[in-house]
Amino acid sequence: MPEIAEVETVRNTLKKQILYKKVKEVQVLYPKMILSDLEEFSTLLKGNQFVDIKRRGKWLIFELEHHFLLSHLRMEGKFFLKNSKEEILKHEHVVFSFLDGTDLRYHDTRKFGRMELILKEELATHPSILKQGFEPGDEELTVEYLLEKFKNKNIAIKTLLLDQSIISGLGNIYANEVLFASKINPFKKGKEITKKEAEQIIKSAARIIKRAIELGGTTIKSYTSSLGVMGRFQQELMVHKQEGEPCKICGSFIRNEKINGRSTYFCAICQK
DNA sequence: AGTGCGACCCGAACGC
DNA sequence: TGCGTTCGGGTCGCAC
Repeated sequence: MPEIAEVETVRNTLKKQILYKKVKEVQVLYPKMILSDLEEFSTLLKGNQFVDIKRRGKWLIFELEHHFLLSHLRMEGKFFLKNSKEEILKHEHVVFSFLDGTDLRYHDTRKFGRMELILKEELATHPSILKQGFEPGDEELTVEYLLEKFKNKNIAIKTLLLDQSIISGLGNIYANEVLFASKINPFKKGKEITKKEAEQIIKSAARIIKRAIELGGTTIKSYTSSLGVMGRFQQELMVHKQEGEPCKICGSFIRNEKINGRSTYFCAICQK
């Protein structure tokens, strides 16, 4: 599942691969993936070029001359650079062919990812972009901000960490890791989170995301960066997918319980 | 307003 | 060459 660190890795990789290449042709093999008008999508991209790639939370923002192409990878979306001659695979749903004989191909086994082409001035008011909260490492992500967001919340802190309008970019992997590092029980309600705990969340999230980006993200079954390189943060996971393994701090078994339908990995001893 | 949950997808894992 | 069922997971939209 690409989260902020994985999306950042994809962004960095693609920036080295596709900037300033002229788009010759666009093929959309699964139309539902494109939220914009399909005809317009292809027409506007043809002859255009990507001049930069930005990111907001888990959203990739490809910059064109007068437009932005928004792309959300959801769970299994990946971009690959290939030779145009290679046969198009079953799960390659959008193909951008460049004049130089290469393709940027969007691959998504579960077809959950979405793309949308918007005018540059529409970015600031785009609902999905607009709702994003501050990111781990942002100066504005303060204790006061978090406590205000957690105030009166009767839902589990784990669920709140997945809320993109509070902290932008965390998914299941890093939400689990941040709570372990912060020694907070994932079932604890938002309104019960103390100042000290909010401080821990801020520090842990910044440190973990920074480290994960350095290591190229985490590779969980479905995810490889566009180069196909394995994210090495996998080796530093403390609780995520570690069910039944001994806690690296206290040795008791890591548990997996559902919170709001999502697998939640934690150490019941370390996370009181 | 806050909260919960089904839908969207389909390969993998599971049950028999 | 086993086959049918369940599961998972980010986000949205809807129900309450």
